[in-house]
Amino acid sequence: MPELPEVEHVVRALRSRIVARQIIAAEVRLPKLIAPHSPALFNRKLKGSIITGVSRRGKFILIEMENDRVLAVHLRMTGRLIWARDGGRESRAHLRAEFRLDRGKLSFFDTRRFGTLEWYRDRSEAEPAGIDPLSASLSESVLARLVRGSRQNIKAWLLRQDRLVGLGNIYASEILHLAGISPLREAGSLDERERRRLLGATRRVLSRAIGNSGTTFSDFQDARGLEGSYQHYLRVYAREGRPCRRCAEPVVREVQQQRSTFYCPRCQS
DNA sequence: CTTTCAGCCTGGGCGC
DNA sequence: TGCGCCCAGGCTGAAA
Repeated sequence: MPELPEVEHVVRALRSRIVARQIIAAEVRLPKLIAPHSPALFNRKLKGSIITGVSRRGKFILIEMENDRVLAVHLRMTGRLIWARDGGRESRAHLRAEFRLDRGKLSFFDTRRFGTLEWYRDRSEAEPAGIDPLSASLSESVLARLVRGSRQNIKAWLLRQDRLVGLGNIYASEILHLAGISPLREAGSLDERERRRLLGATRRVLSRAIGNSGTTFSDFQDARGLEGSYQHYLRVYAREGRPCRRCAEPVVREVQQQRSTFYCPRCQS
C-alpha cells in the first residue's frame, strides 16, 4: 500500500524509537523472506547489533547498523513495520518477522506476503537505480534526459522505479492531474513546459502528502500513529464518476498496465 | 534495448 | 449465508 510519503512517515516514526537500540533477537516466521538463508543464521547475524539510523531509499526502509550493515524492508502492498513498547494488541496472524530490542520490539506484519527483507553488507549496496523526486539533483533537464525517447505512457513511466523512485498508483494519478497532463501521453512527447509542470506537481503532491502523514484508506490501516490524512485531499484517485475538483467534469477510470488510472479528460491533455 | 503481462498472496465488498 | 467475481497504495521475470 505505501508509496514514498507513507514510507517516509514510517521512517520518521521509527527513527525516534529504534535508533540507538540493540537487537536482542531476530525471529523470522516466514523463511521465504530471507531465503536462501535460514532464520537461525539471520538471527546470529543480527543479534547484538546496535541500530544507528533509519532512512528511506525510494520505497525501501533502511535500518542501519553500527557495523555498516543494512536491513532493507520493503512493504509492497500490505506490509506494516511497527514498534511497540510492550506485548501489543496487534493480532499475530500476519506477523512475518519480529525483532526484539533492548527496549520494545519491532514487528513486521504482512497480510499478502509480498513484502521483502534484505540484508546488505554496506550502504552502497542499498542505493536504488532511480532518482528520488524530492532530491535537489532532479532538475527539468535531468527529467528531460530520463524521458527522452520513451514511448511508454507517462502514467506507467512514473511507476517505474529505475527512473524515479517512490511514486505509486495513487500519487501518479494525483500528480498528473495537478500537472494537467493526460496519463495517456507518451512520456517522451512532453515538452519543456510540461516537464516543468510535472516536476513541480510531483514535488507539491509529495510534500503535501508527507505533511499530512500520507494517505490512509480507513479499512486498510491500523491506528498506532500510522494514519495519514491526505485521502481528504485526493483530487482524482478513487473518484470515478465524481466531479473533477477543478472543472466538475466527471472523473474517468481507465486501466493501464493492469492498474487503475484516474484522470479528468477535460483538465488533462 | 523496450514494453507488456501473468504471477505472487490474502481479504473485503458486491451482486446474485 | 454462500459463491463467484472484482478489486487492492508493488514488483519481477519471461515473453513479445
